[in-house]
Amino acid sequence: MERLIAKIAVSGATYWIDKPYDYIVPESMTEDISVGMRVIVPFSRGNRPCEGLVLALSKNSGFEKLKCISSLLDKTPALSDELIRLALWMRERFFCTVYEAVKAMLPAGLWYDLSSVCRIAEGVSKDEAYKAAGRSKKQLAVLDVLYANGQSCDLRSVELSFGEDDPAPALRSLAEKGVIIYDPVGTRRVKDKTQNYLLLNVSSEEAMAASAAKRRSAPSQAAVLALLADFGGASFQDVRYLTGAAMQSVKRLAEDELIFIEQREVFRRPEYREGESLPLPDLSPDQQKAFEGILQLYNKNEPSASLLYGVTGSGKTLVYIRLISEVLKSGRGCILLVPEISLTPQMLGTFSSYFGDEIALLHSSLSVGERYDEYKRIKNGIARLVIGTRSAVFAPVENLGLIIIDEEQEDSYKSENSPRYHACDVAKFRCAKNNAALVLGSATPDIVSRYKAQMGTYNFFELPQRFNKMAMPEVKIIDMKRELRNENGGSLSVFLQEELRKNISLGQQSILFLNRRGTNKLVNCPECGFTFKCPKCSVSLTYHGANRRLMCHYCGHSQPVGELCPDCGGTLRFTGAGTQMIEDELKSLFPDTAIIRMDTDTVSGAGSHEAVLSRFRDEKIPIMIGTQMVTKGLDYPDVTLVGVISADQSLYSGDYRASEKTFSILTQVVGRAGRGQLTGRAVIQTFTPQNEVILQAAGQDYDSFYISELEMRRLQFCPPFSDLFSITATGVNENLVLQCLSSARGILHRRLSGFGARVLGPAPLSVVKVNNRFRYRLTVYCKDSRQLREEISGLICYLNTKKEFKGVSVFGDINPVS
DNA sequence: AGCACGCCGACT
DNA sequence: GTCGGCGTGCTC
Repeated sequence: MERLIAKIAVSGATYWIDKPYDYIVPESMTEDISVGMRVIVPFSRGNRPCEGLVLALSKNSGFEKLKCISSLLDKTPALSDELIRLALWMRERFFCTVYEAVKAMLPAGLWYDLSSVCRIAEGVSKDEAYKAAGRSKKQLAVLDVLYANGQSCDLRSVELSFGEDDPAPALRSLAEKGVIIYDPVGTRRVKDKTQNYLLLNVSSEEAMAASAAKRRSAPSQAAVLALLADFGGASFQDVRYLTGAAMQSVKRLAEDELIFIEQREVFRRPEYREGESLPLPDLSPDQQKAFEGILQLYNKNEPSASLLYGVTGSGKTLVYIRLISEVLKSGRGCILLVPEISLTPQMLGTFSSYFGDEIALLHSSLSVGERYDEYKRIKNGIARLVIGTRSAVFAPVENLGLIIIDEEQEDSYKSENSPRYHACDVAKFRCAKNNAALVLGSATPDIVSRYKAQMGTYNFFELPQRFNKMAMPEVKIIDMKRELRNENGGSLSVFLQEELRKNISLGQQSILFLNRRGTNKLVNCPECGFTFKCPKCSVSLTYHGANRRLMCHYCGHSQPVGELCPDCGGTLRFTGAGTQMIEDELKSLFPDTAIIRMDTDTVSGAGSHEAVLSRFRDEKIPIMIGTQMVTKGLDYPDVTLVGVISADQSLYSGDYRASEKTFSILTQVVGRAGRGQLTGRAVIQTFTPQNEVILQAAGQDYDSFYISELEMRRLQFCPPFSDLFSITATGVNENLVLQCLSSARGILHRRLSGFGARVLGPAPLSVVKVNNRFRYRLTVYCKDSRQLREEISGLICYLNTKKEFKGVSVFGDINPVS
């Protein structure tokens, strides 16, 4: 009994039943199937079609009754052995299912939409079919739809034709009687793009001769031939562009066997400014030292991790460029990760001028097609340098030699939904498997990374000086409490106003930074205090000018809004975004000065971010005001003044990383001032001028911030002295959610007694209700270990399956952000 | 989580 | 018979 068994990770499996499932490989597939391919399998009692990934092939199974694989989705493996192992590891590490990990690794263009086509079974006549349906109205209706569509129809259309009614029972009983058959099908969202490529079928001389002969009778054909005689081959698109020839002329030439037409795969490339190609940059002594140190580690051909600490403006990028160049030269591939916000065309231009077509870009603002094609260029080995955001860490780079994570302290490297991975952890795994070097770059390293460097887990390299020895900006801290006492109730202190005035008259540029994330407009009633709350979530609705509606960011709820308060009839007040309010203040102070605003209001959609920045630069607009976006990727020499409207860190309260985030962002903002010839100035406004973090950031003093913050972490038993695990429960029934977590707490206390763990909570999430579901979480403070993760995993599975807590779903996370 | 299964009562 | 509703239990 020789049968081939496939071990398969199934998409339909939830976390607590996720394991390799055994399926029989049908005879017809044994030749084609291999590990890493995706398949469709029937899953669960209903045999509903599910995607699966072949993890292994084997001759035996511990199970008796096995189902068969329905069909193969891939012709070649979608994932390499390395990435399959990574997916398995991710399940264990990030409390996700293997298939969730698989999905995160593949570009959306490679995902399949599963559906079923049902058809009348072979050899069943119309009469027999209707006879079998008997008097059941639904079954008859199903048959009507099928025969109306030529005996087969996709399931969705059947459902659609049933309207409110559910055709499932009728379909099931017809299938049971053998009248109809389901075929699962997978359809890809994006197709491979090809174009017609024209090639000469004769020698150039013959083509020229034929061209001359046709000059009178068929000028288009003659032009095409002449063109091809010159170039040998060209795409139809180019040919049409250059000669104006239509497809008809081309087809005629093909019929005459003068040329032949080939389908060639083409890649949809994202557009970015191509820099002219440049020789490799020279390095400063510090940069050279870091470069050589990391290169030496790389050359050992064993896994290594390095922290590259370089103050803002110290030129980490140049070190990256030299490293990448060396790694590519040695025949291996690289991945460069950047935070979501900093992938500007400007930066891409820099890299493309050194590496040109070797670059593949993976970024969320690419179209699905572009992303998919960049992915293919990586997989084919055409592109060996991947530049991208978080998920680019999964790029199928062959013979990976180097992963660089720029601004490694950024939160955007941690995924907020399942799989809740951190790009850094994934990068470490991949480097270990590939004997590759990992480089974490930062001007304000994560405390944990810096600590690892101190303890020798990471190698440490430092770029202590700004490039070209630019001076650090002069920083002035303004006490906003005093401003209030002096009856200045506005957002701008007298000092900052003066500095702005100075800059305007000198013709220099200024940036104002508002440290706030929500930049949304709110609506309230000034008379009765009424505010609009989302009916399903515990948040206020925000006003969107584009559609003149109130919207909820969490659940998508939207409703129209009038001029008057629905409660008391008073006139509603539309409070502008924070940046807009400051813009208004500035306008009244400097009525003749142009101001540009950068926030979610003014930058939406691809390219607009860059458009705002280039307007600021090219038109030399005196003042720019913005949120976090202004802190990244700005390198404009004429900016000499930076103002922080409010540096207070209460914005991140409740998070043990509040200080770290505040320090990092302030340091970056201050570092933006004076990157040209002129010395910069920075003004930091705060209600807590004695705050140590603000003082340290003002002084660009990372080292003392690190020392004091590390001490704080030690006292609070926070990373790096422990790890945090969250167990989050959500459900419509608030009480049940809380009961579930207090039960969880009891279990943790019992099971983790030997671990030295502390358990906090249940505590509500910052937005406690979303989509009518209440959300609470426990936080476990404990050093990470395999056993601990197993305990937590076991608990999550237990809680999700316990009948008592039906309707509550529970998930886990390791070192969550906020 | 889905989703079938089994059991019930109600309807034509 | 057929259909809808609800509680239970399994997923190779």
